[in-house]
Amino acid sequence: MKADKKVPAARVQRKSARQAKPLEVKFGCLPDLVGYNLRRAQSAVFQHFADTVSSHDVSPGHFGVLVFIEANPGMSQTMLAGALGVDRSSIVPVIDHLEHGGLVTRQKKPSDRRTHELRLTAYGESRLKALKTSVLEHDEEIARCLSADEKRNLIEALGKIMGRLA
Amino acid sequence: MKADKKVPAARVQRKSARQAKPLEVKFGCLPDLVGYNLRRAQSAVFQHFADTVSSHDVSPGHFGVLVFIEANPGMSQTMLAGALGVDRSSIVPVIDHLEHGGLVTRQKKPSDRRTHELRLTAYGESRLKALKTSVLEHDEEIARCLSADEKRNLIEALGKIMGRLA
DNA sequence: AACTAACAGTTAATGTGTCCAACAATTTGG
DNA sequence: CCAAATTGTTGGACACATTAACTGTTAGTT
Repeated sequence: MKADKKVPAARVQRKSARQAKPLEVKFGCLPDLVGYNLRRAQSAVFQHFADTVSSHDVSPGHFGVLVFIEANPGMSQTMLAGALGVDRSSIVPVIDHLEHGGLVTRQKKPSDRRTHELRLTAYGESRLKALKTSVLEHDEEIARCLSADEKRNLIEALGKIMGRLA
Repeated sequence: MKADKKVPAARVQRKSARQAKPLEVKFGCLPDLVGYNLRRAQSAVFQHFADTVSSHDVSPGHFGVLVFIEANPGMSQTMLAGALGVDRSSIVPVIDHLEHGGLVTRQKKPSDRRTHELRLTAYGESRLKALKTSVLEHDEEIARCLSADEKRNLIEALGKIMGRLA
């Protein structure tokens, strides 16, 4: 088994961040850069996720993994890593955590005993269902200031960018 | 002083990431979420920055700090932290690094000897100028698949999101 | 069949970024 | 004039991602 990791609670990033008054700060060329705005927006969204969804011990990454496993039952860890664009080894502790929490099972594939088939448990499925509601609400909340068109365009533009660099 | 940190080269994130073939993976509800797309796009852009700009020992964060200091000469570290939305203590090693590299100076403010006034050195200014060229090129590159309108709308939408959550 | 190469998962070490709590020096306010 | 607040700093903790190496397992070659 593994040492317990003391339930990390998916804390992600703190909100308080002792900081000075906004004051009048000039931002130079930063606001014109796609990368800068992307970084700030992502950080803010991350933050909002942590403040709303993460109460149930789930990080954005965990959520993504759960959705992937649900959508691709029996997928291997390497496949999962590929889908997420991270290294194989980064997946291990994540699955450890989810398995430990009773949401996911690792199961040796009979036809190839090297690979582990990942599946949601019944508990994992019901958990994910509730989680989806929460995440969806969070996601609608962060995009509340956008019209349906703007939101669609935003997702499309982001898709183009990452498709281009993939 | 500080231990040298052995020139971290702002490496950020590796590109190789041993991963399986893309295969046919279903993405579930993920592609419909603003948060997910934001995360992936940001990661891709980060990656591109690392591959192109970071050759000169500068991370996106470092660049942002330099621009802020240039745009607000004499600003304090706490102010900088506030502008960046991070904790005061997170700024210290960044300034350490930049100061050590001869780009930035810390200077005790005469009227309040608690605070450090941050300024670019002459070298820092010329360095930043070159850096800006590189970053601008990088930023245009990642948005090359977007029309001018799309790019503007993207930045605007991101601004709305982070403004809303600020 | 035996050997080698490739592959899945895991571990350990390392780097980086972030936070929080606590501290010294300094300023401010009652 | 002393208590409270503020600035920068340090140290400890944790999340997250990478690389390199190691163990099984499978597949391909001779």
